[in-house]
Amino acid sequence: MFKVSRKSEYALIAVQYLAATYGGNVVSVTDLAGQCHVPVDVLAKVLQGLKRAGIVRAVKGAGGGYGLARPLAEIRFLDVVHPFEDTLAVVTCQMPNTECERSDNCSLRDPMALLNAYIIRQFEALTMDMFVAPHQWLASATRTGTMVETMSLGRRMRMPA
Amino acid sequence: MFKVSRKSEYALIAVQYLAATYGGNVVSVTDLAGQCHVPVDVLAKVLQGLKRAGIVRAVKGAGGGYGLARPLAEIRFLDVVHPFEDTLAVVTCQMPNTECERSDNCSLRDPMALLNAYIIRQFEALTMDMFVAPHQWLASATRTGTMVETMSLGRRMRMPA
DNA sequence: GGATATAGGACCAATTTGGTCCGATAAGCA
DNA sequence: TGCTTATCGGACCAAATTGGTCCTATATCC
Repeated sequence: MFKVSRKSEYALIAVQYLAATYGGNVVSVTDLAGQCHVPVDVLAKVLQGLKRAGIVRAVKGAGGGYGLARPLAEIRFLDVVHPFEDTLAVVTCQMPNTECERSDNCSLRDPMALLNAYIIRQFEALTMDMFVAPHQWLASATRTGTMVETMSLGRRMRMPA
Repeated sequence: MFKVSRKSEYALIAVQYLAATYGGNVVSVTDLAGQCHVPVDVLAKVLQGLKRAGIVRAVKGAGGGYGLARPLAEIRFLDVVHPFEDTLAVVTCQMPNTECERSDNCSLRDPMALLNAYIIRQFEALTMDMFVAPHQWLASATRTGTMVETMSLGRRMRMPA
């Protein structure tokens, strides 16, 4: 189901490993690939994508490499993933320029759009710094209960077995 | 990105179209396929899956067909989609029986699990009856603000351009 | 027994995906 | 000025996934 592309995963890993390099020295793709256990050529493409997205900075030439363009706390999950996903739609009817045979009176389209926007909003709210010490914010999140109450619309569900 | 499989989409559509048949008569696959504009053979498979999941009931023989096994309000979004998705993991490292080279001290794994569980929880909270009159619960949801406040952990983000 | 349906396996074509390779460009350094 | 180290980015390929078709068995009604 609905898995993020592998390049996106690599991007997440790379950003994580690059965390130390914000403001400091840069790391070459070869070195980084060794640390991350990610194929070099693929990682190269991924980093190019991240650079175009303004998430990492690149230094060409000898002694060059990649480094974070800003601190982890200012990098959103969505930003990291976005360059490598061709669509942000959970269902086809939410993709741009898409018409289906039921498009006129389709009762699915609107709630789908809502669900879609909702998930994206999640991806925006999640920043990469939450990934370094997950246990802390996990604790705070479950304590405050912000994670549980969502689309349920305030009414409890009666569910069958 | 991370789209639901087409069979899942068909399942959502089918359930929606079958809404009238709960407790009432059943509809043959051929008829339903005509209404939904979905290829017959595919819809047949989809309905079989939904039947195994206990969402629809099947009546064999002449005059038979499919009908909802319970009212829309008791059918969760997740239930409809689940039979057609081979994994519920957003990233590979969340799939069962998966080991990666960084599995020992991977700082991504835990928050990923969290994000994963979170999305699934969304899919559980969303029931199919919300799809019939989306504007109503959309209004109530946005009014109460339950949809906006989520993983943000209570602190506001300082975002770059 | 014949007609109408579901049940479900086998199979195929097409797209998507993950990955490799190779040349171009740019920067540092002797 | 060359040589080396890097990013840049297009072209290309093989494998897996996907969306879809077909064919046969089984159950039920008339």
